[in-house]
This record gives sequence, structure tokens and C-alpha cells, in this order.
Amino acid sequence: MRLATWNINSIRSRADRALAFLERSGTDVLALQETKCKDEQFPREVFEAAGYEVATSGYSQWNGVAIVSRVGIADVERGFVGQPAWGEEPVVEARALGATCGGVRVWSLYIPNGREIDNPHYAYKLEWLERLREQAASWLTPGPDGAGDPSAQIALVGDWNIAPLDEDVWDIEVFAGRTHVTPAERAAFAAFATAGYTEVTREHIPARTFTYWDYQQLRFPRNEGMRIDFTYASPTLAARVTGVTIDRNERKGKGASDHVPVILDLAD
DNA sequence: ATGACCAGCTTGGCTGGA
Repeated sequence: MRLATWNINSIRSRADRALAFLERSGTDVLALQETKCKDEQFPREVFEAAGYEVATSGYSQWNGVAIVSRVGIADVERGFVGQPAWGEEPVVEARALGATCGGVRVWSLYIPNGREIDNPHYAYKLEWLERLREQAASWLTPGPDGAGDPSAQIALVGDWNIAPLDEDVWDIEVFAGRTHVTPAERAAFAAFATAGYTEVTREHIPARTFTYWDYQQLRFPRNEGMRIDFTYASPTLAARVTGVTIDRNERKGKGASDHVPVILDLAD
């Protein structure tokens, strides 16, 4: 099975690119982030006409996550238990969508950006990651009610908005005092390993291979990017990963997202 | 060359992105 994740930065602007990517890459399950539309605005017919099923979570023009699958979509969950809210009138944003596709519990995740370190959005980001990690740990932990399953196949995929290593940004000095590289964010990211998950893209992808390049200042042609799109896999799923590809070509040309797809190959 | 921000909404100047 082939499982991919992609922050598409507006599905309505790039539905054609997404479908072309699916067919070119032979991807079975595609987790999308920043779809930037409400559920009723999602161009699901583009995918359904090509034989895919679609699950969406979108409440406004911001955020938005979706899963597109040709191996089934079952038990769709919009948001996770305990997911923090944001805003003056607190709202649980469309940043997490779970569905079971081809036997894998896939979570399409768009972790909050954090904005600046002294912005309340940064505390929200850290809280969001902690609550997600607690839930993710529970999914692998058997309880008296049989809530968790240590052998579950779970993929936590998406735009984590964290660069875990200095080499995950083109110039660490540019990021001094900014979000995405702080010890607190990196600790929140690493805690998923303590919870029993393995980040499975690292070992397959060379250092300084990026997944995001800002639209401004020739960042892509200069290869001044960031690596912030990752996949944490449960033990049984991690054991199935045979390869990982970052589709750098998808950043080229007019109308590209600022992120590119990250593709996992899973043994049958 | 891979090229000099982009998306959405309030349609024109904001917000959010990282």
C-alpha cells in the first residue's frame, strides 16, 4: 500500500494537481492538510469520479484536513478526544481527521503554527501536541475497557510545523528566537516516540531534504527550505515501511503548493 | 533551470502562513 501526506494549501486551487499526483504516484491513501474550505466546498467529485472516497473536516477558510482513499474509508473521526480549542470564542479547529483505510488508522494532522514564541498561539501549539500525544499513547495502551491495542496499525501523518533537527532548516541561524525549532517544540515532537511511535521517514531520506519552501525570496530555486512534514507510525505499521519518497518535483512550476507530498510504501 | 509570495474573503486590504 502507498500512503502519502501533503499540505496542499487550498484544495480548491489544486484539486487537479492532487488528482494528477494520485494517479502518477499510484497512491492509495492521501492525507491532505490546509484544504482551506468548508466540507460542502470540497471538490470531492473530482476524486470520486476517479474511484476514490473522500472524508473531510473543514469549518471555515482556515485549516481544513481531508483523507482521499481507494482502499476504503471507515470510522471517520473529526478531531481527537481532548483536542484544544482556539480563539476568543474557543473553537476546536479542523486540524485532525482520523479514518481507517486499508486496515490502517490514518490521522491527517495540521499542527498549529505557533506564530511567534510570545504569541498565545505558541502555547496553543504545545498544548495541542501534548493532548494529541496523550490520545495517541492511549490508542496503543490496553485498558480495562479494551480501549487501546498495542498491535494497532496507526499512522500520524501531516504538517507538524516543527523542524526536529537543526539540519531540517536551511540555515538554523535564521530561525534563532523563532518557532519551529525551539527546545519545547522539539521535546513535544520527540514525546511521540516515548508514547510508542516511530518517526519512519527520517531513516529513508537524506539530510537536508526539505518538504517546504516559502513562496518568497526564491526559496525553492535556492533550496532554502524546511523539513516539517513527518509520519509517526505505531510499531506494527513501522515494521511495514519499505521506503519513503519526497516528491520534490511537485514544488515546481506555476500553481504549486509550498509543501510537497511525502510518500510511504508499506509492505502487504 | 526549479525563478523573484499565495490563498480566501470583506474584492482590496486585511489575516494567516513559517
